[in-house]
Amino acid sequence: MIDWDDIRFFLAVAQNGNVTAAARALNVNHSTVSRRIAALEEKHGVRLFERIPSGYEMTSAAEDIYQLALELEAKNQQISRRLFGQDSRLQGEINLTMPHDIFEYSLVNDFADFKEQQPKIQLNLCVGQGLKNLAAREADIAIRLTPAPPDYLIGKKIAQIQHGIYQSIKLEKSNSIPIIAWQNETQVPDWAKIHFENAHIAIRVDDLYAMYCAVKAGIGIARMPCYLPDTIANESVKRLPINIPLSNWGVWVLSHVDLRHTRRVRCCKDFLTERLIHKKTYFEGHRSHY
Amino acid sequence: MIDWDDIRFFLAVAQNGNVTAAARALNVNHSTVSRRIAALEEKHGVRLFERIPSGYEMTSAAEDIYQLALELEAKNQQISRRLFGQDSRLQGEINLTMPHDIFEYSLVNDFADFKEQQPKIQLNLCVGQGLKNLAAREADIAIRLTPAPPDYLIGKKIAQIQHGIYQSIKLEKSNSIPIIAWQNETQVPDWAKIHFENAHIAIRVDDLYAMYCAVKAGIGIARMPCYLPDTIANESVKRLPINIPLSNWGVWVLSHVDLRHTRRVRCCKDFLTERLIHKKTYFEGHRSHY
DNA sequence: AATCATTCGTGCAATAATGCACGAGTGATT
DNA sequence: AATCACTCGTGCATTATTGCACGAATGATT
Repeated sequence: MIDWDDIRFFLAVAQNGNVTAAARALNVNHSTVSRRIAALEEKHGVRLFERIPSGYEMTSAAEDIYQLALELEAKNQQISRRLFGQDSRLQGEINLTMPHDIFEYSLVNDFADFKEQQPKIQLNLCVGQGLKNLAAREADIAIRLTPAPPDYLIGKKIAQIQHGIYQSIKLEKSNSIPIIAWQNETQVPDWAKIHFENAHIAIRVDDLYAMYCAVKAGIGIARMPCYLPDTIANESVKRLPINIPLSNWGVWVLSHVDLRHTRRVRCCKDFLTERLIHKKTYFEGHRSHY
Repeated sequence: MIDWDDIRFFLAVAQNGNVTAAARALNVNHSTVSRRIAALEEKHGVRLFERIPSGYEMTSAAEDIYQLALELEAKNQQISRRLFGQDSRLQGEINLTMPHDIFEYSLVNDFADFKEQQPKIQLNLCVGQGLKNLAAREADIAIRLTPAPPDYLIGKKIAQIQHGIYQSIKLEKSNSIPIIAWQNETQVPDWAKIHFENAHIAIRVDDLYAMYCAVKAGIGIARMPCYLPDTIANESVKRLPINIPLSNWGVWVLSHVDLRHTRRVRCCKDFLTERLIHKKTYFEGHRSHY
């Protein structure tokens, strides 16, 4: 019988296109990957990858089993979640993910409290770009800004997000208003067109806190969720008295259904939910300085 | 990430009920199984088995993932078959299964020929009781006596099986005819009731060759597929001139769909099919001695 | 009650897998 | 053409896993 774990190596190489990157993803040395793939091919008398100078390329035999390997991975993840779902200890690791600004400007101190309450729970925080896959256990609990989370994630909606248009007192008047936009906004966004006759994009950013900094530096005005500027509450950054309809995005504290009984996850999730509810007014834009 | 191979150990213990038997099934030492289960439990903080004096008993946590583990096993088997399906070498192992009497009294010499033709192909023959699971790769090619094989097995129907009623010349006349029956026949079988007024079960057997031996020894008469007594062609065992309708069972040479392109499997299967077709008249009862 | 056949856990030695460090090959850049 | 950055394979030392042999515990049989 084939070692079931071999398919994990196979998938990593197939998805990363080379042994080195696969090894990094698997957290092992590249030679281990190289040797296990070679052994797998040997054992089955099938060539799975063509060794090209730039890396490994799937053969037709590999293509043939690739889809199945993905299904296998999904099943393994499911089992992993279910097992974790049975863990009733108030100790061990929890992987958390959230937008970094929420951590840095809203929750840091709360985390200090939690650490004191539950010293045996090891929190791993991931605030990197991109959403973590909770089904793959890349994270156990997520704080997400989203209109509606997928079915397999459960949790509480803390608040509906209110946006505002913010500006620094440093910003000088001019006939064309400089806008701070998002990377994916190719032209002047709608909110600017509606409220300003003349507007142009001054800079594009890919991060909310970067946007805030740009506003504060007087580079331009921006539409931001109120919670960030209002929490920081820097006197030079003011919200303009322009009404923006309530967003349909909410702040959610989420985890996978399969983890609903995992005690430490429950504990941490409840804690986060409670603390965020205290900050509800910030998310709803009731703390703005005009 | 959990070692996917751990679930293989989990399943073996769950299905065998104790570490020792699981180890035998996995072809490893019992201490390996014991330690891997312990490590799996440790890693996930979940108790999977209760250690009772007679072995290991699944906890509710184990029950929870058992079904998923089975699905995982099925996926692994599927991948294993697909990989094997890509093997185009005329060397390596082939696992064969068939009723032992077919091997011993019909095909032995043909196997000698095959071995000569393909010395690099290693045949593993399994003639034990019970059907092997071709989906689980317990066997690659099967010769089966069956009315209709399942969809996922493909192959050729060699012949339709003809049965006859056989008797030894040694058997003495009496007013009640002694019948040799199968284990699962609780009362005198239909064929006997139809053709004989007075019949009783003299002995029950669970194997065709055993049935033949019983007939030869004069213990009674029996309904057997013609191929066995006719191939052996012992003068003391005669077929009675009683017509029995053609059975709807056939002789099939089968393998899993996924192995249809595996060269050595194809080669061996074709060989077996050809040789069995030569013996078609035996299966159809045209070689009987009355 | 004593023996026997099971089960399983554990220390120790043999075996297998892994990481590390190096060198070779390829392609892009200077 | 030379350098750099990136691939990968391989020998060797280290580490992890496994098998073996033993003893303890339980339950059945004598």
